[in-house]
Amino acid sequence: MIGAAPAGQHTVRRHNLALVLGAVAAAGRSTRARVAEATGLTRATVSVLADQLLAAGLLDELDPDRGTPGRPGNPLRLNPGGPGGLGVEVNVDYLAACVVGLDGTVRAQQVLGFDVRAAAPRAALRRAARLAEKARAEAGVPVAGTVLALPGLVDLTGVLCRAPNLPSWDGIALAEMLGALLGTDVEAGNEANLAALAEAAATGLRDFVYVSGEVGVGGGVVRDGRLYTGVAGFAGELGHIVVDPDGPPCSCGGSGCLEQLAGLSALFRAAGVDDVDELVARAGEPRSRAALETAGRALGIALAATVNLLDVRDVVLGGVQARLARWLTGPLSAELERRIVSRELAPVRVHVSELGSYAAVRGAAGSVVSRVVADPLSVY
Amino acid sequence: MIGAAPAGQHTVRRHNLALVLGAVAAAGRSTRARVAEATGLTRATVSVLADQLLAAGLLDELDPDRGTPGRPGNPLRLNPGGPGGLGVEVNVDYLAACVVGLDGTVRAQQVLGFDVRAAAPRAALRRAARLAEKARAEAGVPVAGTVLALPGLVDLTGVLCRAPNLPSWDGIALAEMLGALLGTDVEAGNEANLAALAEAAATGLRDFVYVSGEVGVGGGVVRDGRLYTGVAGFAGELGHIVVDPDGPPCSCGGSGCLEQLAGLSALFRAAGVDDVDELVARAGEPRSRAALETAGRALGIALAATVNLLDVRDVVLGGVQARLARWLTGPLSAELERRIVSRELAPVRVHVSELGSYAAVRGAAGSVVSRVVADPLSVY
DNA sequence: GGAGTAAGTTCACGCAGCGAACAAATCTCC
DNA sequence: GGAGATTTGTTCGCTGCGTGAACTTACTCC
Repeated sequence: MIGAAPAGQHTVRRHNLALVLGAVAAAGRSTRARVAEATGLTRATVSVLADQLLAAGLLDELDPDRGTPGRPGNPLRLNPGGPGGLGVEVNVDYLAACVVGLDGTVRAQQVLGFDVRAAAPRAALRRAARLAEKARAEAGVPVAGTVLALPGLVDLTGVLCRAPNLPSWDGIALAEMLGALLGTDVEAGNEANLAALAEAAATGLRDFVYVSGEVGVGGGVVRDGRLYTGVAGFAGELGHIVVDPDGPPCSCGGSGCLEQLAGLSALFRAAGVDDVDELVARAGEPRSRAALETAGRALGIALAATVNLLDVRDVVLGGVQARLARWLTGPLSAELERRIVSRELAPVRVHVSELGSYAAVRGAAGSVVSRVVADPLSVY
Repeated sequence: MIGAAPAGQHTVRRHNLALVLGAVAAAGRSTRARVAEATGLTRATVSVLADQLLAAGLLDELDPDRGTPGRPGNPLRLNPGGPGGLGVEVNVDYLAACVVGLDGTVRAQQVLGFDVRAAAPRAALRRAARLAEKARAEAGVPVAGTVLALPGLVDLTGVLCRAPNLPSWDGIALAEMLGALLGTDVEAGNEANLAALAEAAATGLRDFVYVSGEVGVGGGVVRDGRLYTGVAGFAGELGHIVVDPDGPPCSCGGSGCLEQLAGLSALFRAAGVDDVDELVARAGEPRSRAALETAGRALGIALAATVNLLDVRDVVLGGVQARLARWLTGPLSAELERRIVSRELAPVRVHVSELGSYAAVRGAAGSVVSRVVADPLSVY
C-alpha cells in the first residue's frame, strides 16, 4: 500500500482548507456564506477555516458589499500579496524567470537572450539564478516554491535525462543545482508540460491535449486539471508519434515522427524559408502553402491518434503552432473530422493559445500556485 | 468546485477502512499488528476498523499462528464468502457471465455461444440475464455489483454509443436494460478496457497499456492501478491510431488505422487464411509469416506512439495478439526499440496475457471487487 | 513455572465538523 | 424614523474518530 497514508482529523482539515480556498479561487471573490453553500460545509466551519487562511495570508478580506437586504457579507478573495510561485526556464536560446502571485497575476517577468548551447550548465544556471532573484525582488511577494522548465525529458527527481537540443546536458541534476544556487528546493519539468498547465490556468480547460513546437515538437496531457506525468515524468511526447512510417528519419532513431513533418526545421526546409516571420510573410506562396498544409495534416493525424487513445474533447495549439494556426487548422481539423472514432458523439474543439512564447515559465510559476491552492498547508 | 465534497469524520473512517482492507488484500493474510505497521495506523485503530470489516463480512479471522515468542496474532484475510462482483459480457458471437469472489477467485463462470448480430438487443440481454442468474446461484456469495462488458464505445452512463460490429445496437442504454432484468444497478464498460483491468489484477502491474484484437482492435490504459477512462469513457481506442496514412481505408472513415493492419480480418486477408487456428498452423509459410511481420510492425508503431505519449513501461498483449505473440513480438519489439524516446532510460517490457478469451468478463466482475476493496462502505 | 515478548483491547484526550441558537448589520415598508 | 424581515457571521455543546499509554492476554524459552 505505497502512497496511501492514514487519515486523521488533520487530513480533514487539510482537505477542507483546500476546498474553501478553491471555492474562493473559483469564484474570484465570495463571502463565507456563499463558500459554505458552494462547498457543502457549514457556515460555522467555513468561518473557522477562513480565519485560518486569513491568518496564513492566503486570503484577503474586503469591505462589505451593501445593497441587498440582510446583513452584508464580507467578501473574501485570494490575497494578491500572498505566497506566489517562481518559475525559471532554461531553453536553447534564452533564459526566463517569472513570479505568479497567488491570485494568478504575473507579478514579475524577466527574459534574457542567451546561447545556452555554447555555455556550460553551471554557468547558464548561474545566470538563470540571477534572473530569478531579480524577478523575486521585483515581485514583492513571498515565494512558496520554485519550478524549473527544461527542453527535454525530465524525470520526477529533476534530472534532465535527455535533451535533443542540448546534447551535452543529458543526465544532469539541474533542479538540485539551481536549488543550491537559490537556497531553496527546486522541482523541474518539461517545458511543454508546464506550458500546458499555463494553458489550463488561462483557459479554464480541465481536460485537453496541448501541442507546442519550437525546435522540436512537445506536448502535454492535462486530465481533470492536473498534468498527466506518466510513470517517470516523460509523458506528453507528441513529437514522436509516428505519422508516416516511411517518412524522413528522425533524431530519435525512428522515422516519420510528427516532429519531422511539423517541426520548425521540417517546415523551414519544406517552405524554403529561414525563420517564422518569413514563413508568415510568404504563407500565401504555393511552396509555403504546401508545407503548411502537410504540417497541418501531420498534426491532425497525430492528434487524432491522441484523441482516440485518451478521449479528450479539446486540443490546444501552442508555440509556433499557435502563430501558424491560421494556416494549420484547416487541414488539421479535416484529419480530426475523418479519423476520430467518437466524432459524432462529442465534437473536438481546436483552441489556439494566446500566451505567446513564455507559456512555459508561466506554467512553472503557476504550478506552484496551483499546489498552494490545492493544499494550503504545503506553504508551511 | 464540482467533484470536491466536504470531508468529515466519516471520510476519515471511509479512507482508513479501505486502507486496512487494502493492506490485508495486498498481504493475502495479515494480523492486526502487521496491518498497523503497514498502514501507519495505531494497533488500537486497526482493531476497531477490523472489527467493523469483520462484522460487515468483508474480512475473515483465522486461528492464531503459533511458533514465535509473544502472543500469536490472529490472521485476517479477505472473506472468501464475502460480497463478490458479477460480470456479464455481450459480445458478437457469445454471451458470458462470471462471479469473482472478494478474494479474487473465480467462483462461477458461464459461457454461451450466441449469434448476437442476429438477435434483437432485448432478446440477447434476456439470455445474458439468465446466464448471470445461473452464475450468481452457482457462486454462492452475495453480489455487490454488476458490470456489463460491451464491444464498442460505452459512455459513463452505460449507453453503447457506437459498436462497429453490432451496428444496429448503437445508442441503446444496455446497462439500464440489463439492470431492469436483474433488478439491480448495472454499470457498463468497453470490453478491452475491462480486460485491461483483469490483466492488472492478474499480473499486479499498475501502469501499462493493453492491446487486444478480436474482430476490431481495442485497448485500455491503466494508470496507478485504475482505468484511464477519458472524459466520456471512450479512452483506449488503440485500434484507430494511424500507422500508415496512405494505408487501406478503415470503417471509422480514416485510413491506415492499426485495425486495418493488425486486426483479424486484415491478418486473414493478408495471410490467405480463414481463422486463427489455420493462421497458427501455417505460421511458418512465407505468406503468413509476412502477414504476421506486417501486423507486428504496425502494432509496434502504434504502441511506440502510445508509450511516448503516456510514458508507460509495460505493454500487455491480449486477445488474438496473445495467441499470436510468438510471431508478433519480434517485429513489435524492434519497432519499440527504434522509436521510443526514453528507451535507454527505462526499458519497455512486452507481456503476453495468459487470461484467454474471457478476460473481459473477469475484468468486469473484478472491477466490482476492486471498488469494494477501495471503498468498503460502498457495499451498504 | 517464571521471565520475556508480542498481540490485541480499553480508556481518557484532543481535534474537527455539525447544528442550533444568537448577535450583528443591513434593507424595507409603513 | 422605527419595527420587522432578512441574511451573515460567531459561539457553544455534541458527536465521531484516531492517538498514545496502560493494561490484559497468550504464547515461547530457559
